[in-house]
Amino acid sequence: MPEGPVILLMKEHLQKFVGEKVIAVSGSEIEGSLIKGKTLKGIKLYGKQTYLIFDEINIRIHLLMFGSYEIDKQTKPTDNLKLGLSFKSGKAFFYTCSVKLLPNSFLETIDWEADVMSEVWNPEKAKTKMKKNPKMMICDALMDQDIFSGVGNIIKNEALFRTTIQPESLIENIPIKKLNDLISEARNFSFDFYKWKREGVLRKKFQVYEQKNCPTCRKPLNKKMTGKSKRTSFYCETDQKLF
DNA sequence: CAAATTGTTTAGCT
DNA sequence: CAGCTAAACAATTT
Repeated sequence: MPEGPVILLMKEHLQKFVGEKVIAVSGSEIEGSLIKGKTLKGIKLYGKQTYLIFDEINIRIHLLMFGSYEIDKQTKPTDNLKLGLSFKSGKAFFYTCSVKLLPNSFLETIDWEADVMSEVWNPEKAKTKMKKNPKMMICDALMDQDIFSGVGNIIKNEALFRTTIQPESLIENIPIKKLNDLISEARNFSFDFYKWKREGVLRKKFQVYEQKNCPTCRKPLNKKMTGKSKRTSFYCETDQKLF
């Protein structure tokens, strides 16, 4: 269940291990000897990616579509375990995910301002990137991890509904005010998602994603594969305008 | 229970 | 070679 907000929650769950030494490493994805005995210096996020920072190197984890994690207790099958880290105060388990060791110099190549949930998120930069792709559909722009890092299909659908924009609208046709609203809502909804996920009420809060009727006009919602990425969009023909 | 899915990379084509 | 698309991969839910 890994859009940006879930990754932020994961980071908080992992925070207690910062400052501790890795006692043991399991999983065959990385060379454990390079990590064993090293101290976890910090955790950085970039969209859906998590970087566990050590001296010189870091472990990048991406949960992809079906990945998950557990803290302290392993209840899931070891078959799916890609990485396990033991610390003094507990353990971290990562399942069905992408795991890669990278040099810390790699972190300097990341555009941190593209992360919608980051404190350095730069909405103006996102706008500039979108304007460079005037023929792009807005549904594809939202899913573009170089523009809206951390946004996934749920956030895409809900942010478009909140701003009453039809997913197949072309960037060049969307009024600038609408575009500004959308950029704001991509971040706002991400934080609502985060709060609701933590409270365990996320699914109840969806207005269009996996829903049958428009909350505004009560008419049936459209469900359609949209854009180049062909990801499912849920939207209301009446209340969302095609620009 | 078949089908769908909160995602990304890569092979292979034009 | 750039640009695009289809395929591959995965586990859980409906």
